[in-house]
Amino acid sequence: MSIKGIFPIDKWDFKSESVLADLPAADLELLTANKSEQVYKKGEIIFREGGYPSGIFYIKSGKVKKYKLDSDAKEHIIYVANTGELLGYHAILSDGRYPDGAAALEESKIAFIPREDFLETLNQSKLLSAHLLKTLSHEFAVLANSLSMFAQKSVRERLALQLIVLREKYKVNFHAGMPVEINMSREDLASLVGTARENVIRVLAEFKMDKILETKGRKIIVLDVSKLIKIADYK
Amino acid sequence: MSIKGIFPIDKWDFKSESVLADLPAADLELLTANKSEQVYKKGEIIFREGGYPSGIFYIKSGKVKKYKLDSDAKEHIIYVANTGELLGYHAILSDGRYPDGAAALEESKIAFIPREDFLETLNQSKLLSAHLLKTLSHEFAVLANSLSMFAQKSVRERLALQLIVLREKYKVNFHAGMPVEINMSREDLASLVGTARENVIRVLAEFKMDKILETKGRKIIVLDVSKLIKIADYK
DNA sequence: TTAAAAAAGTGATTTTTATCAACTTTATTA
DNA sequence: TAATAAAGTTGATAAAAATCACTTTTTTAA
Repeated sequence: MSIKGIFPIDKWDFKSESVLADLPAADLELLTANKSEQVYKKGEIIFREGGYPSGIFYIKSGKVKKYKLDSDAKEHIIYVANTGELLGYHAILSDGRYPDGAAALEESKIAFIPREDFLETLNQSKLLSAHLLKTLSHEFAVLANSLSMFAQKSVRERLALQLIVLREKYKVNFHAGMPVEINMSREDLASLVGTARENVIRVLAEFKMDKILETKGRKIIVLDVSKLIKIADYK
Repeated sequence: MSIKGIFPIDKWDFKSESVLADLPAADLELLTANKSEQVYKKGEIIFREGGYPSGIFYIKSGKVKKYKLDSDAKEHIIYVANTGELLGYHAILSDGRYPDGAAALEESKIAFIPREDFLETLNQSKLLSAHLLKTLSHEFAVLANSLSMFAQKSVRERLALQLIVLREKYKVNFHAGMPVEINMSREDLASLVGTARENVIRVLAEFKMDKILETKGRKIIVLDVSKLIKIADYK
């Protein structure tokens, strides 16, 4: 049984992959005419919050964290983008600066598409425009969910929820019953959950006691998603 | 001096007014061909989270809270929409259900535009589509800011911030130095700040002591925005 | 391979926030 | 306008989360 039957994963995932999916060949050619490709090492910054956007990015492989820094330079991760997702289009569409920064969570291959090509294709292609409207509206729903989660759920519940979502993102060649290894530092996990590193570690220890997961070095192996779903949904 | 010089109010405001602004007369006619108008009393529900959207709404006058309910039916207000703003387009654009509910915060006159007219106009008008893309991207930035605020700021800081934002929304015939009356129940304020009613009341009492504001019954009169800005921005 | 550095983990303590149980003031309406 | 209801307020207490100081383990790279 897929997780979709027991957990609304769509509510927590941007689905920006669908922006370029089934775009006509002509549109795709126009869009990618001047694309370039680059490999970002773990931790490398792709763009910074507040910077002026020179184009959009497509994750060919790897994972990227989107984050904001507070006045003390403390990081808050607002989203983990996976292979196939698009980055950096908000700033161009709103004609402003990047609302958040992006950095590679692991070695990632990322294509860059210049601003002009993106805007030109958008101008030509009704479908691209429609896809973006759909994706952006869905993103609204995801962020609204995240917002309520922060306003109303405890650290324990938020961690459980993020582990469910991360487990989906860290699946590779998955088939039912297979364990999934989440490879993320406690620091990053804390900044995704919105708490201190120590609290994440303590709740993870609880989850270990309850046989919900185990750890191998930094890696977190989720053994029982259904328990996480119970914790995330109910008090 | 306007608040814009000392506080980035744009970061906290959706600006959906601009969606219909400077739309050609022809587009506007097509859009509003079958519009209807209704007055909602204070507290009346305009649409419910999870419902299927039958159209979009335009606030001709009044204020509307957009909110989500948790599993205990506790409300979390994610945004306060003001006169001139548009409601309910996310659900139609994403081809899904309403991601949040909407209810009148005060008596409000609201126009309804059927789904088909909205989609038809969107299909005809590149400008409408561009405006929506711009507004939705900006909304992303606003929600990302709200998210970080919840993740990183204390109740005191969050309340200060919301009071600054609400003060802008409750301005009527404003000119410099004039006091602004925020007319919102402590319950709603608490659900906007993401805390318990009692905590809001206690922090408001502190702010009163510091001559930052005064209260007249339920009304909150902000006397010193600059102090609120200091509290919201710094630790 | 092994130091050094970085990250993970633990325990004690403080601070913040939530909850509970009153009581008071303000608004509503019979 | 009086009574009733609803909303606001206060204080005490409990619970959750943050912070600090430190040890242990893991990772990195010389």
